[in-house]
Parts: sequence; C-alpha cells; structure tokens
Amino acid sequence: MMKRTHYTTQLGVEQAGQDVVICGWVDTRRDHGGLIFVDLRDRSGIMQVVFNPEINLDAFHLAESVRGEYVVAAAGKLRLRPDETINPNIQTGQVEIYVDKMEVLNSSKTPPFYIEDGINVDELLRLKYRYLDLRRPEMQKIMMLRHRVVKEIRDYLDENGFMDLETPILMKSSPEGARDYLVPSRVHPGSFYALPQSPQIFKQLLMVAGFDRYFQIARCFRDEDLRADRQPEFTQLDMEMSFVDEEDIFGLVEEMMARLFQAGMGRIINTPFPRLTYAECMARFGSDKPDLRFGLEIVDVTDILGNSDFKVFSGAVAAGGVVRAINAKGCGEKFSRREIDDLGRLAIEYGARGMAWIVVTENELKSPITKFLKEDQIKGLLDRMQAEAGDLIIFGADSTEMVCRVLGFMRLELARRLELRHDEELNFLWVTDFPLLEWDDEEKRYVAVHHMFTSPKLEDIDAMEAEPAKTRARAYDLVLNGTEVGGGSLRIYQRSLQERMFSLVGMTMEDAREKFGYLMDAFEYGTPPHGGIAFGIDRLVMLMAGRDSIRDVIAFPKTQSAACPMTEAPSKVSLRQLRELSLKIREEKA
RNA sequence: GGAGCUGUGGUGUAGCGGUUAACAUGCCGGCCUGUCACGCCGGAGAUCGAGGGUUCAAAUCCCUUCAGCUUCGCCA
Repeated sequence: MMKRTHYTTQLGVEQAGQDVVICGWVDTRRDHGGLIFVDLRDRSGIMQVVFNPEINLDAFHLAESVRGEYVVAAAGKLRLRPDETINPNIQTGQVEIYVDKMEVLNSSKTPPFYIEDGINVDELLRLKYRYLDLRRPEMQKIMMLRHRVVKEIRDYLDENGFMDLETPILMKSSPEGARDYLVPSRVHPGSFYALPQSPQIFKQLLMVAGFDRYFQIARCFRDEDLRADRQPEFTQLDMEMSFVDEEDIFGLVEEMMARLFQAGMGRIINTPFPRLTYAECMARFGSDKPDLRFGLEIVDVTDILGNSDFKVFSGAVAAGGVVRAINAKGCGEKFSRREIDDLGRLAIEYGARGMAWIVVTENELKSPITKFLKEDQIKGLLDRMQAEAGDLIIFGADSTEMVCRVLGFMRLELARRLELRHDEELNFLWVTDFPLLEWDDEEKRYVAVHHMFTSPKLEDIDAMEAEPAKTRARAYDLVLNGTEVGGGSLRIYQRSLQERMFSLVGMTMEDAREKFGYLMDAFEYGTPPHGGIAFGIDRLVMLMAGRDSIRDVIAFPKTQSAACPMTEAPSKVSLRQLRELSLKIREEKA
C-alpha cells in the first residue's frame, strides 16, 4: 500500500511541485470522458485529483471504475490549478493532484444518504448507519471539537494540580435521585450492582484519602426518560478539591471555561461570571437556570391586584398564592388575538388554570379582565409594569411555585417568538444559595435538592431541623444561556452533621449505616473540608457546536427509547445467561 | 404514564376516496479533455411503516399497533 504523505488540507500553493500521496474516500467523481476529476475526502477536507490518460492510462481507467465512498490512495504531483479553474469554495481550491498512480483500497456500496453537510434525512437512518453519518464533515468537526475540549480540560486541570483518577463503574445502588441502571451479580444471586449516576461518594473518599485535587472525565448513567438534551449515559467532567470555599471553585472554573471557549470556539469570554441567588432567579425569571440573554422579567403585582374583584386573582392570594406578570414589550401590537389565545393554551399545558392578559394601546386597554379592576388598580399595575402602548401584559395567579413555573416557561416562549435568543451570545451565570431540602408530596418527606452530601450554609445549620425548607445549601449551578452546564457544592465532612442530614430526609440511623456506613466511618478518620463540581461535557460541546440535540455531539447516542438502532441494544439474552444470573423474566400476559 | 408531529422508489418530498402513484436527487448504461451541485441522452427502481375495518373502490377515511422526533411528568 502506498504511504500517505499528507492530509488533503496540508497541501496548498506552497507544496506545489511536490510528489504527494493522499488517502481518503471518493466524495464526488466528475467524468468528462477524456478527463476525470475526483474529489478525495479525508478527515481534514477535500482535494481535487485529476486523471488524464496522457499522464497515466492505467490510473485513468481505474478512475472510471471508482464510485462514491470507495477508499483510494492517490499519488502524483501537486500542481497549481490554471487560474480560470481555481475553486475559491474549498480550502485546497488553488491546487490539484495529477495522479500517476492510484490504488483502490476498498469499494463501497452506495450509501443510504449523502455524505455531506446539512443533510435532511430521518435521524433513525443516520443512527443506523452512524459510521457513515460520522463521516460527514460537520460531524467530523464536532467530534474534533469534543476532543479539543476534553484535551484542554485535562491540560488545564493537570497544570492546576489535579489528578485524573478512576472510580468504579460497578457500584452500590443508592436510594435517592434518578433510577439506577442495575447489573445482576452472578456470584451473589439476587444482588445487583448499580451503574454510577455520578462518582460523588468515591470522589469525596478520594479527598479523605488526601489526593486534594481530583478530576475525571466520567461516564454517568441514569435510567430516566430521554430528551433532546438528555441521554441515559452521558459524560461529566467531575472534580473535587480539599481546603477550598466557593470563591476558589468559581475562580478555577471561570478560568477553565475561558480557556475552553477560547480553544474550542475562539471566543473570549468575560470573567468573573455574574451571580444570582436561587431566590432571586425564581422571583425574577421563574427558573433556577434563567436565560439572561433577554429581559422579560417577572414582576410581582400581588399587592396591587390581590384584593381585586377578579376572583382568579383574589382567590389565588386568599389561598396563600401570588399574582405576577410579564410585560411582553411590543407584543400587544405584534400578536394577534389568536396568538394570545395560543399562549393561554400553552400556559394551561404548563399547569396554569388560565392566562389573564391585557393589551395596551394608545387610548385603551383590551382585556377580558380590566372590567373587574378599579381605576387605581389599573394605574398601579401599568405603572409597576412600565407599560406603554403596544405592550402585552400576561398574568399568572396561583401558588408561588406554580406561578414561577408557568411564567418561567412563558418567558422562554415569548423570547422564542420574539427571537430574542441569539446563538452568538454567551451568557454565563452562577446560581447560588439553593435550598438544601424540598418537600416531596409523594414521599411525604423532605428530599435533598442537590444531594444528601451537600453542606448547609453555615449560618443556617442551627435551624435546619426547625425550618428544613428554609435552610440554604452551599450549592451552586453554572448556567449558560438558560442551560444548566454544571453544578456542585461544598460537602458535609463531619459525621454528626451528615447524620443530621440523613435524619432530615427521613432515614433512620440503621438505614444510614446500611447505605452509607462506610462514608460516615471515613468521616471519623480526618476528612478535610472539601467541595467540587461536575459539568455535562455533552451539553457544553452541544452549546459550543451550536447544536439543538445532545445526540449530535455523542458518537454513538441512543434513541428516545434508549435503544441503539445500529447494534439493536438492548436485546434479549439466552435462558442460560439468565439462569447463571439467577434471573427469571416474568411471563408475558397471553 | 400523558400530549403533539412524522412514516410514500436508495434519499428528500408531492399526491389526501377512482392517477399508469408525480417530482428532485441518487443509482445503472451511453456520449463528452477543465469540471467542481459538471453537462447531454437513455434506463431501472415503490406491495405508500404493520394489522384490521368502512367502501363498488383506500397511499388517501376510521380503529389498533410499531418506530422516530418534540414535549409534560420524571431527571438529587
């Protein structure tokens, strides 16, 4: 086999005159009868190679027989193209190779879709032939970007004293959080391993072990329903540090992000990142991961409209709820009545009982509700909302939680319709002071908002039993353009505090010992104060690549039903395998 | 578990009660020495996701089902 001398895009005007060999796939072939052009594609780009019977008749005849996606090696002299045939649309458009020898290394069937960018085919087909899909230049670029990001992470953290350590994939099932993927044990009939949802406890134990700074590009597994930005197995940058506080972690992460976006996108991002507390995020944006690329803030008008004659408002407030509103600037004239009704229907889908609205015009208010409002209430409202002619004000009235939820969604929907979300903007935000616990109505107990190893804020520790819901956590999320890209916390490192935490989420000491005895034991052998954070690499790369789906940045992703169309996993296994694992599949109902 | 959208030659679409199931591209053959979305001529290629029903007649209407996608719940 001829040995490759260059990737296609390593060849340009400066290499003209050299004898070169390139290897790749036939992208297109243009046969002019007496002259054949082939665009040869490798992972770097494409190069036009020319077959002329006067240069080499054998190569010319061979070129007549090649087809799309044949794998060939082409040797010849790199020439400058005649001026009038320069192609400015490709990187190598000023040169071409006059082939005097070609080897066909392999043939190819006609692929089921075009190997080119921007194709419009069923994603199922792309996944079934993922190796062909990944051959497309845009997918090659994404995977190279992903590599670059991971490489920069490793370099940056190594330079900052972090050690890359591995933690088990077969581990113990943990009671809280997402559903575990389970792996039956052959040698322990009836017992199961769980695949990690995150290396959380192990990385904390690495801190106990004294490694001080740890990171891992870790695969994590959660057996929950999929979304465009959620896969059952995904990759996290997991890190943990000893002897640090929030400021240390934020500073380190900000510098790392700046470096990643510089390397990955050539973008300069400003540090430090702004910070908002969870409470402020919920009040102003109705979300704990607000997109701050646009305004459309939520405004509380409970004091103005809470005792109005409009029963929906007064009723909500009487039940302990709130009335809040968003001024959708300019939407009063932009949106038709039909579009406003559409928004109302959407609000109901998100859990609202309805959506009151007011359109402000030059000399009147159009609204189904103004007839219930007194003049001073209307004036107070318009004032508070800074309403002008052309505006649309939409309302949410219900429990605080529901109003945040619904108006938070409506805010995003409005931004979508007004096209306020600009892809080129990069808006980072730290969200801090999350609640430590929240009440779970189904389980009738408090559950950890972040996880059970998160430290309460020091000033809230004394009152955590008295007022669990008001206790704040030393937890933080990093949000980019409304997407949560990372989250972490300072951890509990004292046995007594950890025990209090377990009991707050309703675990008995026996439960705690059985599930986490090893961790509590470890806390008694000199555990340093520590904390960390984890980032969704897939989401991060997705945002950098400007993609809408996490599947586009994972080489071999799963479909919405967590299946792989290429390998057809998951699959049935033999009875013998089941027997070895002491498992029995429940009979299907006839 | 719920809601919505989609499923027609290899691919992408049109057709939405009676068509020879149309178009583009790809594929195959022929011609062509400067193309790069090459061009020109010719050809092959579809039991319309699956099953059932309504009808004289179903790609088209109805029901069921499967798959994919989006989304709510869920995802510490």
